[in-house]
Amino acid sequence: MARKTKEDTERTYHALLDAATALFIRQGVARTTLAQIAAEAGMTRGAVYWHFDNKDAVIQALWLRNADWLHRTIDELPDRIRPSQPAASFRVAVRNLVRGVMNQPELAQIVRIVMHNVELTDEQTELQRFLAIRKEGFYLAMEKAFKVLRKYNAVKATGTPELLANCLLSYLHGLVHSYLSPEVRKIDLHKDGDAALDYLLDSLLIE
Amino acid sequence: MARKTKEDTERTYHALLDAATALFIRQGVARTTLAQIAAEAGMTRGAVYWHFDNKDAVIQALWLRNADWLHRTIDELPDRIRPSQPAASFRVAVRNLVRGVMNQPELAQIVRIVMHNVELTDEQTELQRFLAIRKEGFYLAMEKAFKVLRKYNAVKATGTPELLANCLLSYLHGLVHSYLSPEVRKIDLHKDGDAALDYLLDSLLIE
DNA sequence: TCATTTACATACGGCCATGAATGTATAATA
DNA sequence: TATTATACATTCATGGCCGTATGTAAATGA
Repeated sequence: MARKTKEDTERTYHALLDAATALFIRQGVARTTLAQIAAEAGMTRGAVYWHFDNKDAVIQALWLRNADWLHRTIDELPDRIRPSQPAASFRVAVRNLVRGVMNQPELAQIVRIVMHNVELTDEQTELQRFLAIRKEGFYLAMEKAFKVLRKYNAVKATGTPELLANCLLSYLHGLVHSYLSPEVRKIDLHKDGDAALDYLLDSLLIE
Repeated sequence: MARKTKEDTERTYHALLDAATALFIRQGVARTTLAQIAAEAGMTRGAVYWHFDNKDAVIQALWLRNADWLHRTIDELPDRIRPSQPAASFRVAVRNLVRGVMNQPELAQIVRIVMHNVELTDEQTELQRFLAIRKEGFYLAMEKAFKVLRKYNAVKATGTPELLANCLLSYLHGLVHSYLSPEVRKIDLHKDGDAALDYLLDSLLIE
């Protein structure tokens, strides 16, 4: 095959990731073959194996390509808390977090794939370890946020920052999981996202 | 092979399901083969194919065998609301729901498998349709519960019963998802379950 | 007691996915 | 401009898993 220019190569790389995304969402990870990914992108398996080691590496690459904003935004969460209005500013930051997932289709897709199409098992695969490390960052940032909030006396609820972080992250997980699910009965976060978040945050925060 | 007595057959049936459960949790559904399930139960693939059509049918059978209590308990949720103390009685019922998942290992295992090891895709498989139908029952029961609560003026939050049901179910999903996950950073519902539930219920209910 | 059904074990065929090996035309590079 | 590295396509070998077909011994039922 003819060698491509660097830009062509990059186009191929992204086309493969886009093709994988569509197939993963349509028919799942397990039922998607590398040949299908290649074909969907107008390539052959040779291209896939050139850019990625295996199927899990495709998912890793997808996360690295599309989830950057999510990591940055969650990491910045503690810094977004204003001493003047800690609870209100944190509430806004959390809302923005959810809105970001809704309004950035590529982010929403990889989040959906990781939530709905990657198995969690006792014997961890390399992909699971990769994702677990990233998720650990979410917990740490959220825990730190609640420590900051408590410092500003903005926390109404009793309970350690670790527990509060766990609860809020679980709620966020559940809401986004439902919103991104292919099922009929799911939350419309566009309409009800803010109200849904307030239900929990009202109990956790003061003001 | 020698024919077994009816009791032996039933033992084999359950042994296969138990073996499948262990393997699904250990190494995931996709990476588990029917031969492995058979071997784990001390059988061969012949036994598996005698009792089940395929791998997805094993999961269906697991749900039917172990999730009965869950369905009954959620279906009864609206009836557990006492007119005298609607909010408090509902709170107790939800707590019992979570406790049931924690204290019944077989139930916890199938819930974990369905949450962590069954893919959700746009093109639904028969298993997905099977599970979607059951989940629909959860939504209906929870929605009805909030309608009853509202009738008794026990709902503090604005929002339709459908939204409130969605929020509570999302929260429950998130909490149980975390609790049953193999990850390091997870909620200990034994210790913090009641408090975690109260965080949301305090905003939703009066009293 | 005998025919039949049951509950598997075993054997078979076939396909398909994987991963590596190889081929190759063309950018990049010196 | 000659060389080399690149970006794939193609081919190959292998294995593994599935579904089915067949074998079979014992339990069941009449």
